[in-house]
Amino acid sequence: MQSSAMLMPISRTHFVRTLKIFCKYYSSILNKNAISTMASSTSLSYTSRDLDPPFFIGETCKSMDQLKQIHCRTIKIGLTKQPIFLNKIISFCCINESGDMDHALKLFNQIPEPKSVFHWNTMIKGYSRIDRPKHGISMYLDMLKRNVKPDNFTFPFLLKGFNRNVGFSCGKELHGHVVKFGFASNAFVQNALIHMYSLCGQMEIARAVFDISCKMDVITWNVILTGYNRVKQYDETSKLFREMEKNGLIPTSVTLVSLLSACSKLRDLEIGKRVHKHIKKCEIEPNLILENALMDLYAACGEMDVAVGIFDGMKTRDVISWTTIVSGFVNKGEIELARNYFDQMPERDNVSWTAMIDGYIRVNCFKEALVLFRQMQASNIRPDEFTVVSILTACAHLGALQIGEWIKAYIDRNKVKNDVFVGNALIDMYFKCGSVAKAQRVFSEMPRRDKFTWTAMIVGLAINGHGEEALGMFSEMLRASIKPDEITYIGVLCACTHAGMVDEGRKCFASMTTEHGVEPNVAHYGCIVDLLGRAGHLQEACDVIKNMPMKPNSIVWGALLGGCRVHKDVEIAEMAAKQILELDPENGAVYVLLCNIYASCKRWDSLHELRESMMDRGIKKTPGCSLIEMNGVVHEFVAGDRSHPQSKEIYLKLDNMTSDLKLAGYSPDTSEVFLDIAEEDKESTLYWHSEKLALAFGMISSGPGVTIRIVKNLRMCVDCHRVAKLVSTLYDREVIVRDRTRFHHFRLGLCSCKDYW
DNA sequence: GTAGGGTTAG
Repeated sequence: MQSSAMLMPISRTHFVRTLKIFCKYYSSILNKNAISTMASSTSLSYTSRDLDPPFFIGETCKSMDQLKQIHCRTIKIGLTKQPIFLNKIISFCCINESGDMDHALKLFNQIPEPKSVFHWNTMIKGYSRIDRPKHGISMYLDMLKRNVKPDNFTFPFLLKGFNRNVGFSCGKELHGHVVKFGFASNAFVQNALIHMYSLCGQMEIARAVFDISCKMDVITWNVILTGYNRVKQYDETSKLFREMEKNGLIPTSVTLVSLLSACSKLRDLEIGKRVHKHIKKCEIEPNLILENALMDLYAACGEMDVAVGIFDGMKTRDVISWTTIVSGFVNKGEIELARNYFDQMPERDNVSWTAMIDGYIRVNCFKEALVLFRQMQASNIRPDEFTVVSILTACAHLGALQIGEWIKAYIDRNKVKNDVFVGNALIDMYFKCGSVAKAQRVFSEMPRRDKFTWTAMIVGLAINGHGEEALGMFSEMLRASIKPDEITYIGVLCACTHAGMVDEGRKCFASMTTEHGVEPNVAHYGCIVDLLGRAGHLQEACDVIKNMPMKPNSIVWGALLGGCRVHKDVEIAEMAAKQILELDPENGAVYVLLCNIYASCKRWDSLHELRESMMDRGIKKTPGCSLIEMNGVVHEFVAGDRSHPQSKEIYLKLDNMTSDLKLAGYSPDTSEVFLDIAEEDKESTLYWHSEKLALAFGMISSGPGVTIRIVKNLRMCVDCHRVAKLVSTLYDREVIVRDRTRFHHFRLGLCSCKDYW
């Protein structure tokens, strides 16, 4: 035991009162002299503050330090010989929040055999408290070995510490012991069993235990309701609640919280409002958790006025109350209001930070999301699996591979729960940063895969130019008995499109209904029109549109227009553009595409007319914009941009590069420039394209041989594509450009898209 | 002498 001088002081009153309690209960074993000796022999410093009326060590002691001081004194006067005193100390170590289980075990081992089941139970409870279920189990086995029989307390203590890792097999075996020792009809034990099974995700077995229980206990119902909430079967929660009412049980506030939580997830405002009325009518004391749950219901259903009303009326608020309001506004896309509340929060935890980061992602403000993430780290709040999924999503959109890699390392280093969501987000991030091999590696290491995992692989491989492998993945997915859904088929059709596999695409489109019962929706028709159009089967694409069972939307017509651009078909293009503008008159991209087509077909009159009508209507081209990440910072360029601090060097580099390329035989491709200007000016327009600026910046900011990765918001133009190919061979640099629809991996003068995009 | 089961936010 440490010397008392090293320990935190306890008050004299505190110490004496603790001893007096013992005196009161065990006066026969203590003499008054011993007490006064103990009291006066203490050399500790005292404080004069009042303490709560103490009853036992467990309630008077505030910490292990205080406990050790008392223990130290009692050793001096020989009190520890009394088993009752030892029990108290062990109980404290096991039950108290600051209790020390190593210390408890040392004292436990000092108790002479045979130890009572009470002692064993206390130790088991302690191990559950500190989340060491395995220690609890070995305690229990040890107890059986010494022929001590468990009682009705043993199993609830033991089971409480169980989690998914200790597993379901162990829980099932223990269930056998429960039956064998005759506690199967004990309500406490039943509740603990239901809880354990639902923690392991075994709701069917949990339900079986529930069904044979006497169902007289509200808590049994509460356990099963939370179980269904945990596995996200919210409709079952709602159903069981109605059954509970039928059985005449009075819900507690815990029941109502569970029900409200389910209503919130189901967006069931009607039942939710009934609960709210019930709370008011029955004058149920609105505790903090219940108010938070009510607020969440209204926030989830978009009724922010009501949610804020509850928030304003709350006597006390915790971090959850604030976060609920923040995420309520996030859900409505009201990012500024969300941020306003976020900034006012008295404290923020990882959930609040993640909610706000997620808010920026939902409104496509990915850079803002990363900025907030840096602030979160600066505040020493640890990211968890939700946070990393959000940040990886932002990285995927921005093509920020370095930050993404950093997150991957963080996950491995800090043992962030690497669940299927995290795996899927990593796969998506790697693919959208053009890192095919790394995405495949994450996939191969995933212990569990869901249909999102497979879909991410199919789409990822497809956009990176590995169409055949993408279809291979699809077959593998079917072999693994994962049922494809409509999203999977979008991926499959997209794979066929990028690889130009027209026959495969037609077959897949036909088999989705016949073999997997997935009815094609308008998006699938968009894919098949894209597939046919790009491959030059424009008439067939038109026929598909004519015969589709629903009204084609602007995306379907847009796909046809895209095909017309590749194959320079002015007639069909004009028809498609007309259809789009009827559906979506403000669609600037359509004008631009049609301009491109007129320019490349040299239809100058039509081009001129279209340009005029664009100006009249005030329609502007979406400015091209390229992102490049350098040392964890994302740089953004728009065409003709001179705002970058290294702008001078960038343009100088671009000059040099262009000279080099011209020597190597490059001539600018101005065919798609539709501005009514002189030929030299067309060249300089091309020359300012944002991806060229980003490319030049990449060249001057990274060492030789380093891969340059660029993300572009629009489709790459023919000229930039040509330049990137030449750069990749002339300077021996791999260049990866992600455009609006796919990747271009430039290596040794060739592109992975095989010039098909 | 003594210890047991349930709840909210991303």
